[in-house]
Parts: sequence; structure tokens; C-alpha cells
Amino acid sequence: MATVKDIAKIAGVSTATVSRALANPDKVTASTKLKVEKAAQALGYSPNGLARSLRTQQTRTIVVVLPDIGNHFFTDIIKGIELIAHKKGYKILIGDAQHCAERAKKYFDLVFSKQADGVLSLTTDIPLQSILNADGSSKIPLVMACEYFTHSLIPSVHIDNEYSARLVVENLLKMGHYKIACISGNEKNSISISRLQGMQQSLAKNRLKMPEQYIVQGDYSLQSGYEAAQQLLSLSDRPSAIFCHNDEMAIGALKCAREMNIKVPEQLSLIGFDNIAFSEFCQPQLTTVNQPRQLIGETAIKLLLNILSGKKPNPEITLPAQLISRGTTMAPPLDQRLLIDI
Amino acid sequence: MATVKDIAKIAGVSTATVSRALANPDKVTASTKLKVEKAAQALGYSPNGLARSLRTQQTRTIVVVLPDIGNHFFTDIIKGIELIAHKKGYKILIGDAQHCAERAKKYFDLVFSKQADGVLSLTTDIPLQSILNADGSSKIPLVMACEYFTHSLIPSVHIDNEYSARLVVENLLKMGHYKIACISGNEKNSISISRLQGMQQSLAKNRLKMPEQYIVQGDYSLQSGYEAAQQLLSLSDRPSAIFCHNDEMAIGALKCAREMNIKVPEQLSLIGFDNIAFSEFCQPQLTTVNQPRQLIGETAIKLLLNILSGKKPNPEITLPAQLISRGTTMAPPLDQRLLIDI
DNA sequence: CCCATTTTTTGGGGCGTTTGCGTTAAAGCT
DNA sequence: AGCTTTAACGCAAACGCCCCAAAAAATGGG
Repeated sequence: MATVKDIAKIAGVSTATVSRALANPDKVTASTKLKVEKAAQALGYSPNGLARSLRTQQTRTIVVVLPDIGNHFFTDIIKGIELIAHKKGYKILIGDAQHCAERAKKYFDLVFSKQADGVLSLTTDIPLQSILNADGSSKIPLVMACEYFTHSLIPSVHIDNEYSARLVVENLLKMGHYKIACISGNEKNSISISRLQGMQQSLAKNRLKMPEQYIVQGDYSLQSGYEAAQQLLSLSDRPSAIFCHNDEMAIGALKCAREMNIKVPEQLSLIGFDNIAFSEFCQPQLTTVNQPRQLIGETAIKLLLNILSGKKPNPEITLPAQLISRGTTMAPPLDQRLLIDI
Repeated sequence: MATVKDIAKIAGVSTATVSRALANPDKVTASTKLKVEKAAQALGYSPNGLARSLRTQQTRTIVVVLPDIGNHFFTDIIKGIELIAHKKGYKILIGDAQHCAERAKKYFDLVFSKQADGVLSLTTDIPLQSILNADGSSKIPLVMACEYFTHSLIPSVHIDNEYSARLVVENLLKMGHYKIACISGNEKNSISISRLQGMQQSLAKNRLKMPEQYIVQGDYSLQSGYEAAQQLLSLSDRPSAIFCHNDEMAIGALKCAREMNIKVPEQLSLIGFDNIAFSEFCQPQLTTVNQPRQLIGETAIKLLLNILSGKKPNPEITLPAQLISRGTTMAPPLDQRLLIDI
């Protein structure tokens, strides 16, 4: 493999000049630039990124850690991240943590071992103890997107999950639903907690309360939505509406309702979250909450790049989300309708 | 950031000893090992991966290049890859090429710039000219999975697409279908070409032929399947069965049929490919072809690791696929049935 | 106790690049 | 022409690690 030294020999200049000719062409005479370029071309030169990074102390690489590469929701976020990163001359590498902090650690370690400049985490399954300082700030350049830790100083970009959940519940209440259930994510998951809180706030404001058996935990997968729905729809006093904390689980619930001969939306309203592509391709089309995914990605990477360039930016950015009403919601049957006008 | 030199100073030994104490603990006295470890601990030492890789000439990192991170099909393949890679002490980094050879080049360049040891490509959208030698072999350690180039020496792991397509068509023929259409991928895509050939072979064997207007090209997305189906189902002599070259397009086609009031499977049979999770959650459940995804991933990474360790392994590995009959296929209406018994 | 052998440790070079500093040559000015 | 300013280039020092060859220390046998 050719090195600057080889080029220097052929071009008849020093390695320093080669380096400059390649990196700062304006710091060098046109003729030497040409000589160097020709020699580099002839040798098929490709700079050694390791040596360069070792010398410059930066890699221009950032790692995006995903909880699960199988989750569709992240696609557009990554598109947004790549768009900006590419513009700024940064490379994006994706790491799939598979919901496991230990696996995530491998990717975080890339910055400790100087192979990446920072981390953009889309998951909370991360090795916090090895990343956080005593004061709750991060030892490494780190930004979170979608997810967040409530008691830490890690910058984060996300939607207002509480507000979005209130939006959903108020929409259902207005239609006359009052038996509203929910299929949530993991109980320790900040997103799910916020959405649950939002639901409960809205219900409380209308002097309603979600009974405990109306809250079933899933893991954001199709199958878990299906199973959770089985549980909910087998209750003696079954809900007239289910708010699922992501679209996959809603689609799983939809299948369950179909198999139990419960008509959606006539007998059961279903709301998802995320507005993934499939939500428009199921039958009926899924009512859901849209997140500005690409924008989340763009904002998060900008935040991280700012941190890398030494700025102390806004630690928390909240982006707007919208309810998208489609075919899985309507007013409940008359006998299950809330009569108090709200 | 602490270095071996710092540790050496504190532990009162040389840097060479530190290095060996950390890497080959058995080549060093127990007492010095302890001293070194204690010092490393105290300093919060984390080895500099760049310097190490620069010196050892290997990174133990391999890059997986994806055509599109939004495509569900790759999830389990990556799981398989990670499983084996992790076992062998290799890191996996994922690059999303977004169907663009130029973007893919960035990831291939990682090995030219010594930041990765090899590439496992799941896409054919790659910068071939900068990778291939004159004889068709690869300049870098490279293995392809699922996809392949027909006229190159790049090792590849995939199913027998031709055979699988024959399986599909024969299944349809047996049911009595003879008006069989197809929604393919890109015309230059090796997979689609093979599947198309398999279809045509099976049809030819039964003295049938697919008319040109029965072949519509999609791009593996839900939307493209929907649009392609619109085209096919608007034909005056519309097909009684459509073989879609992936599940997403089949699900798109399903939606189209539903909107055109064409009953699936009574009036139209639909077969997908890949057996993604969603295929069991649509209505009716999708008949499809299963690929042993995790096994493909495992096999491909093993192949690549073999190459990295200097072996010249089998350049082509074909894995089995199976037809999974579900709810979107049945015999066509009597008036459209093939009467010759086959 | 000494010499031979084995085990453990050390010094220092080198991986390939960038870059601060010094040198030289060219250009600009009076 | 003689001076200064500026531009172009070269030298050599890092960056942090690993590992060879060689030295030092420990071990063992006579």
C-alpha cells in the first residue's frame, strides 16, 4: 500500500509537501500540486485514516446506537442524521445494541478508544455508569434522540410525549370513548412513562381513571401487541379504545381483534404511534401520531456536531407531533358512549 | 487521556511490559501484572484503538453495507452476522448506502483507509470499478450476501432464487393459475433477474409464457407494490395471480386489490418473498417464500472471517428456501383455471 | 559458587500521517 | 541594487501502541 513517503519519492518533494498538496492545495504551488497528484494517482494512493486520526486526534466519525435495527421507526431518523453528517464531512456508523446495554457498550467504547468522535443514541439501554460523570453529565460527546433520561444532563431531542398522549386521549374522549386502555412499552422506558402520564392527566381532567387491568405492557413488537390485545379484549369489561405506544403493537392488536371478530373501528378504536409506512397499508388504515422523524435526526446530529465543536448547546429540544386520524378510530357504540359532553 | 507510558511510569516498568501485561498476562510475572492492572485502573486507562490498529495492521472491525436500512428483510441477517462476529472478537458497523453506490463507497473506503478489515455487502449498489481487479476478483476482503454479481469472483451467500421462483410458479400452476404476473425489483438487480428467469422456466416447461405487460418493475417498497398492482389489475386481461419479489410490494398490492374490490385470494392470488414479520399480520396472511435469514448472515460472516485469516474459501454458497402457504393463495375462479392437468 | 539456561524486562524503532518551526527562494518595495 | 515581506518547502517531532532484539534477572545443575 502506497504511503505519503512513496509519493514524496516519486514527486521529488518531502512528505510534508505531499500532505499539504493533498489537504491544502492552496498552500502549494500549482506545479507541485500537479506532480503530487499525479504520483498519488499512479500509486493508487489512499490515505491511512488510522494514522491521520491518530495525528489529528479526530476521526470525523460518529456512531449511532440503535435499540433494534428491526424497528422501522428509526429509518427516517437515520436518513436525517446522514444528510447533515454527510454535509459536514462526518461519517455515520450504525450500531445495533439489540436492547442490551452490554452490546451498546461496544459502540460507546469506540469513542473511548478514539475510533469515533461521539455517540448519538436512540436507545436508553446504554452503560450509563461508565459514561456518566458524578454530576450527571457525559464523559463523551453524546446526544440522545427520541429517548431521554429524566435526571441527567445528557442533551436530547424528542417530541413532547406527554402532550401527544393527551392529544390522543382527548381525541378519543371527544368521540365519546371513556373505556380507554393502553398497550405500553417497557415500564422503565421514559417514552412509555411520559405517554402513560399524559393519558392519565387527560383522563383525570375529565374525572376518569384508567383501571389497572387496562394497562398492558408490550415490547414494541407486532407479536407483543397481539398478545397484549388478547389480554385486553378478553376482559369482562373490555375497553372501547386502545392506545398502543407504537404502530407495530397496534397492528398486532388489529390482527387480534380481527381474529376475535371484534370490528375495528365500529366496536373497537385503535390508535398507534410513530406513523410508520405500514400504518397506511393495513386494513383499516391506522390512526396514529406522526413524529417529525427526519427532523429529529437532523436536529440531534446538529446538536452533537455543535458539542464536538466546543459549544455548550441547548440541552433539550422538543419537536412537535401531530395526530393523524385514519380508519381505526370512530365513536364507540351508543351503549358505551360517554354522555357527559366535554 | 492516559497512555501506556503513564501506566509504565506509575507501575515502575517499561511500556513494553505494560503492553504485554495487558495483552498476554501469562507472559509476565503475577506481581508486575498486578501492578500494571492497578495503575491502569487508577488512571481509567482505555487503550487507543487507532494506535493499536496502526501498529497491528488490523482493526477487527467489519462493515456491513445495507442498500436501505428501512428494509425489514435485513434485520435477522444482521443478527446472524453479529452473533458470529461477536464470538470471534470482531466489531460490526453498519452502513446505510441508501441505494446509492457513491454512499456505499464511503463505507468501502473504510477498508482502503485501514479503518475496517473487510466488507460484507448486502447490496449490489457498490462502486465496483474501484473495488474489482482486472480479473474480476476483489481488491479488498469482501463477501456478498443475498445479492451477487453473476460475472465476478466475489464470494457470495444466497438462496437459489431461480429455484425458489420455480417453486412459486409450480405451486400456482398446480392450483390452476396460468395468468401469472409479477412485480419485480430493478431490472439490473441480480435477484430479480434470477427470479424472473425461474418463473419463465417453469412457465415454459408447461408451454406457457408471461406476456410483457405482466411484468412490472417496482423498487421493493410498499408504495411501488401498490402502484405496480394498479397497473396490473387495470389490464383488460388481468392476471389471476401475482408473484411479488418481496413482501413489502405484496402488501402494497394487497391494499390495491382491496381498494379495487378484488377479493384476495378468491379473485386474485398473491405471493410475496422473504417472510418478513408483517407478512403474518396482514389480512389475509401472506403466502411467501422464507429465506433462512439468520443462517445467511452467519454463513456470510464466517466466509469473510475465513478470507481475513488467509483462506481461500468456497466462493459461492447456496442455502435452501421454502414456500410458506398462507391466506393469499388459492385456486383461481373456474373460468380462469388451467384445464390441462400438470 | 559459577556457568548455562530459561524467564522476565527493557530500549527503541516504526506504523503513516500532520504540523510547528526554520530555511530558502521569490517577489515587492524604496 | 539592497532591503524586507511573503510564499513554498523541508525537517523532524509527535500521536499511542506493539514487538524485535537484546539485556537483565532468576533459576537450576554441577
